[in-house]
Amino acid sequence: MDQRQALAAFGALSQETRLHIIRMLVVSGPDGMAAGSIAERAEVSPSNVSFHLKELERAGLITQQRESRSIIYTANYEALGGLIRFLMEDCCGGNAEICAPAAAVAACCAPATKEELQ
Amino acid sequence: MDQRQALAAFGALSQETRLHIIRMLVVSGPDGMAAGSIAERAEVSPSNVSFHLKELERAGLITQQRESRSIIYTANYEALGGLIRFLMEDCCGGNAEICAPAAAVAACCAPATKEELQ
DNA sequence: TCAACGATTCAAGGATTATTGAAATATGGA
DNA sequence: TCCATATTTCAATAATCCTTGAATCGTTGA
Repeated sequence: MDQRQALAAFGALSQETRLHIIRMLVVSGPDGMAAGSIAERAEVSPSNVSFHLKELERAGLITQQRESRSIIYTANYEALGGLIRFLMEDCCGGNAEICAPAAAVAACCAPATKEELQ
Repeated sequence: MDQRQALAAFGALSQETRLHIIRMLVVSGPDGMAAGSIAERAEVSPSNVSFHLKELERAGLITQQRESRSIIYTANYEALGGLIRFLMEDCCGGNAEICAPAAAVAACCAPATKEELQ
């Protein structure tokens, strides 16, 4: 994730509807969600959700794939992880004071990485 | 850090000049930098830097404090850490797949938090 | 008090982004 | 083929954001 991508990602996440969409897609995992379901649960019009989905895709945070009549959108976990990493490393310079709370979260949710601490 | 603050912070970081300013302020630490120095190093006009500094302050990412004729801006480490935490917890749901790369960074830059893993 | 310095505020403009509803596209089934 | 479904695209409008330069404000030292 370079600065260009990070700027786009921050812009994409700075809008309420889009942040809501990302959260839903993260929760729904690899199965993703159809555009219509997203629109329904986010309570926005089809054309409006399409606009925001395009924006999220342009930022690399989600991907799409047609499944019969529906278009399924899926969160790009790699990009989201990359953004967190960008924020910690490139933006905050790996500063311990800033990263500490993140490390605490990481300890809780990603036990697999404990090995990397040896 | 609640969603309202996170949205503002994402918006603040989605602009090249502002991202540049944050990086400089993180590096300069508690000493911070005067508005004039920031403008000079970011190569933008005084009024323009003032506009962006106000935006960053509104988002809670920096604080200001007058020092004689200068106004010194300082990065708010707590807010930056809070944003990373928001991204990991609230937005990404603590999903291990997403948080893994962050945990790897945390392992390198914040050894003090190792204790929290016991 | 006055001039100079460091910075902000303001108004105007240009540029980008968001919302809306109508029209167009693609797919699947009768 | 024709219709219904799922979604996108388009054009128009509204809203927000960025940039610029001139004017203003607060501080310091002569």
